[in-house]
Amino acid sequence: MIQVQLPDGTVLDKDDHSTALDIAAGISDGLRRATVAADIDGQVVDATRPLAELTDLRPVPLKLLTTRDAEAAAVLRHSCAHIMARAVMRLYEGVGLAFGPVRGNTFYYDFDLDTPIREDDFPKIEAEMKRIIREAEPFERFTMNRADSIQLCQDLGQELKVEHIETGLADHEELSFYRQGEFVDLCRGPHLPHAGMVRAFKVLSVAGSHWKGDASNRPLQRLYGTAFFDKKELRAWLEQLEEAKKRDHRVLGSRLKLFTISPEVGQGLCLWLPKGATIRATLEDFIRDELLRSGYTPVYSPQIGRVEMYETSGHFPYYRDSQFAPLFGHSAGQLVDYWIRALDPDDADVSPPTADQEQSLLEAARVMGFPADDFPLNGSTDDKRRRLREWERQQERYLLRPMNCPHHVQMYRAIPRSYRDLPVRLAEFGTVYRHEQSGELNGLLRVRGFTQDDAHLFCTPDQVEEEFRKTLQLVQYVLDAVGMDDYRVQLSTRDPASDKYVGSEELWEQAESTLRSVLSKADIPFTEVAGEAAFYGPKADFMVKDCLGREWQLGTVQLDYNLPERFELEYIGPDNRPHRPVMIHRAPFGSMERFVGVLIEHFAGAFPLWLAPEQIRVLPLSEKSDAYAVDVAERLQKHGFRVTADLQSARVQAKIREAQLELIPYMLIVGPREAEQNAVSVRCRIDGDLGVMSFEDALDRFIKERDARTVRQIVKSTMADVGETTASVGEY
RNA sequence: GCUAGCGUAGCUCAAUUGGCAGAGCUCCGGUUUUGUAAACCGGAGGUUGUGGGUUCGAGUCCCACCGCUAGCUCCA
Repeated sequence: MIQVQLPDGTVLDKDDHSTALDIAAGISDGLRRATVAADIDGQVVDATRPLAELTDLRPVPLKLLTTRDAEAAAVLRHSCAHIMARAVMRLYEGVGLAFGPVRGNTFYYDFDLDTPIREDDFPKIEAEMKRIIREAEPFERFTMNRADSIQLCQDLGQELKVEHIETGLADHEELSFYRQGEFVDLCRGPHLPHAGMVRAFKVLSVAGSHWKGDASNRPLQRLYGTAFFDKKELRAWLEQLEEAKKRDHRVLGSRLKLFTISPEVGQGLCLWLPKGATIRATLEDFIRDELLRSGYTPVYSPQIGRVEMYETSGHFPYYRDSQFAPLFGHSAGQLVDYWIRALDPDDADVSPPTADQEQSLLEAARVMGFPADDFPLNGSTDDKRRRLREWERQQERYLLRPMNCPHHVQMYRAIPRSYRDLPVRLAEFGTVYRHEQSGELNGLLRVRGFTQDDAHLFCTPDQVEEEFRKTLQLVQYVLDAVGMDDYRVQLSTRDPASDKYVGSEELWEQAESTLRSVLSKADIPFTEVAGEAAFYGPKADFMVKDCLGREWQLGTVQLDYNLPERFELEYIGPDNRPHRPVMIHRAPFGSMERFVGVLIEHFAGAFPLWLAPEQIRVLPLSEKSDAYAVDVAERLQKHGFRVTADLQSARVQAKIREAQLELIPYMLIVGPREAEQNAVSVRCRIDGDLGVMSFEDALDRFIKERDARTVRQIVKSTMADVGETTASVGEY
């Protein structure tokens, strides 16, 4: 006999081989049918496995997971991924299985398959899945030792699974498989009792991916899908997705005339239209005030800087491909630069030129004015590179700046610094340019030219903690000012295995532990992610989600012991000796582009009064009241409001509708009655008609609301709660 | 950059197997003089992303390029 304890405290005596499903059946038949999996001491497991083999705890702490539990939905989706894979294997020849995990409300399965799967193929895949679901076969778990597992996967022709057992699962003695009819898959589980429990599903999209997420590995096809226990839930989720898309900043940005991106200007280069620019300027004014209060000093620096400086900082060598190519004062520069890269045996992106190609390169360079006469075309690669480098070094080479820090570093260096001057806080809305991959560009959220609300703090090691704490508070303060409370703090540290970071182990450890301790002391919950650090130092990133649930980094605070080292920065200490300062990089908004993009979605375009590009619109009832409307608008404008008067020859209903669709916070309807008493009829975008009040009362109300920066959201983002299920189901 | 999809008026979309490029909104002109989410009439607006090809004939089929979207990879 085995004792089982249910969440309500009831303890049951059961047969040794009893399963969760048996227990459910013992309570009621309805519960048996609804039972999807079991939770034993926090572990989600198959409902069909004997409880005795799942835990040593007695009595067994059992929680039945039914179709109502979030963890159960994850199990459902994972099983549905298996069903989809089974359908694909029935429809296509030679399908290699990779991974098929659950991601939020969706799941995917990666296939190694030569025939491209197209959207047109979804109906036939779904039809096959339906057939499998109708068959309602059970998911049967079995385990094998390593050798047998490898043999089985080989027999099944699943090479990727063999590779995974040999590499990723090297420390597993025993491996589990799930069988569903003819379909057998290496899988950790858990799964549904049987396929018939899938009541609603949909194949969503197909995309490319790579084996184990490495772009140098073989390309795979990733099929996305979703599943629910109930058709209504599926429909509701799809509708929610459609709703969420309506707050897309790209759609609202063009409907509300906030910004545009023209291919003729260039991909990823945004054009701020007057209304978007107003929002941005308001935010800039807001943060500028805060910075002055916090002891920052504004500075300005140019958009380009010499390549040599970026070589010192490390940007140029480390991030060459994501920068725009250097600008040369000399026409031959670009060509010579390419040639040098092509001769570099370590540069995998450019293959070495053939003799013919080199001849052509030399001819072209000569035409452009390169001194080619005594060029050692038949000499060694080293000779050629030396010669080209020598020439290149004499040229003026500039980089469109990818970051502001080197410029600010030069400002720090321009003046001898004493410990008494520190911390030095240099702030600039610095525009930077990065050559992001074309597939990465996304509206305002990922662009090639953007402006950071950047600042660099230079302080003594003693001041680091205090300064770091204050910058974190600043980020929280600005997010709070716009009511953005839906963020996550990520401590981005280096990946010790990677070579893309500069500086010594000790400096990194020092920086990372400082960060960790400040975050903990400030009581800010954070998740630590290795490998996400900047190349010069770790950072605390403030992450938010867009309307589709994708996460973006906004504010960031970065700790840097490396650039001061590389640029040999100094200050004179109390001991009259030179010391090395520590740098803090920080940007509370991150970039104006991304911040405004996220903000548009956050407010669904309905900006609070202090941010709205057009704050108030005066709507005369007819032309008879035009003069009074203009008068009201002018008086509001004198108090600093962004206000217009709608003098169209239209009915007031039409004017209201238009203002409402343009998400203007306040409408003032004025007719002869109002004109007579110097009054306005106030209509609020959110609350509707507020009735007639005197001009002064209305003005007072607007001033209070604006100056308090009151934030009211019409609708809360719905995508924020879509898709966070963390149950441990999925691939090994 | 990779995989898949998409590109018709400023916007949202239509155009049968390849057979005369169309509608609503916006915009412009006029009528209307209006009380809290759409008054009425008329007009303009296009080398169907660009370039090539197949065809008697291409928005529709093929190729290349440009751009957009989702995902992947990347992200200082």
